[in-house]
Amino acid sequence: MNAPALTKNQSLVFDVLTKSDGPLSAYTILDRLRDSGFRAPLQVYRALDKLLEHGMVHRLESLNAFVACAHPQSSCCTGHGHGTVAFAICDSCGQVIEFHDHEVDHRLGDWARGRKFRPAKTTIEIRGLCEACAA
Amino acid sequence: MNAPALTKNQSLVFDVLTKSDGPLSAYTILDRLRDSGFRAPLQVYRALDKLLEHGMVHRLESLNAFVACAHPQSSCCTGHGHGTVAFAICDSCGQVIEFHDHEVDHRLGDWARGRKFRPAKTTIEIRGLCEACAA
DNA sequence: ATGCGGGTGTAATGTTATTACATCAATTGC
DNA sequence: GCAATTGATGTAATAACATTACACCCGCAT
Repeated sequence: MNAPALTKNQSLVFDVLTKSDGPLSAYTILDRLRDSGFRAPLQVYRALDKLLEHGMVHRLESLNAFVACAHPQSSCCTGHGHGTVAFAICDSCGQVIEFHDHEVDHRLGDWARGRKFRPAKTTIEIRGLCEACAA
Repeated sequence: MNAPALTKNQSLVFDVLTKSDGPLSAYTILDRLRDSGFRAPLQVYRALDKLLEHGMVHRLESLNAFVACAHPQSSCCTGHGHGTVAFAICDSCGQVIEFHDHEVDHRLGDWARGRKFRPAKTTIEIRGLCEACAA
């Protein structure tokens, strides 16, 4: 899944996320794009759906918010097998660290195989305090 | 954290969740408790907050819904260290399988230590198809 | 009896996400 | 050329999920 051409709305939404230093809610994105002509939530959600499909954006379930993928160039997001990304989210400063752990991925895969469960999408989110905020 | 005495509202909410065969949204719980005198969402959310604190109920972030803990008796939920529970959620039939994997837990703990990130709550949810539905 | 903490009841509001319907643009096949 | 199809868009309305604010009540320790 290589980077596809983005439509105008998709580009606008992706740019806002890329330029943000933290996760944004759909409605925050909407507000930031009012000047670019956005009027309704659906415009944001539609763009986000496509960006999520392409692996360019992640949804943080525990926050109901979205971030640009931190590893955009590589095979990370949708590439050769190691598809699951994990997040550490600082409850104090809002910083999000995206990472991947083969071992965890493999382990959960094993569990699924053992149960004959067919995974479609896996969410891993650690809420807590980052080094700076925990001090 | 042993089972504390529940208040009336907490018991009502817990009973509804226990009797349900799948996750329930807060508003579904509210509807089921109308006859018991519930009138407002807050009554449900307040009870859920306490039940979550006590580890008797889990929140499924990717579903905005709640389930009774599947391992109520044991040390599972809040006991000696292995605090993180994972869920496999069937997108077809809605069934939820709650499980724990020491390896995954340990691995994420290591990652956090390496980054000096202090975890407060970890969410692991696998969305997909259960054996019956995948067939 | 007074003050305090925790639980409760109610209303209003805030936040997140979807449905429904109309339009527009690019592509395909005839 | 021109329908038919497909995918993106615009707009309005509504649904679904969650919180804030305020008042009251009760048990209990001072």
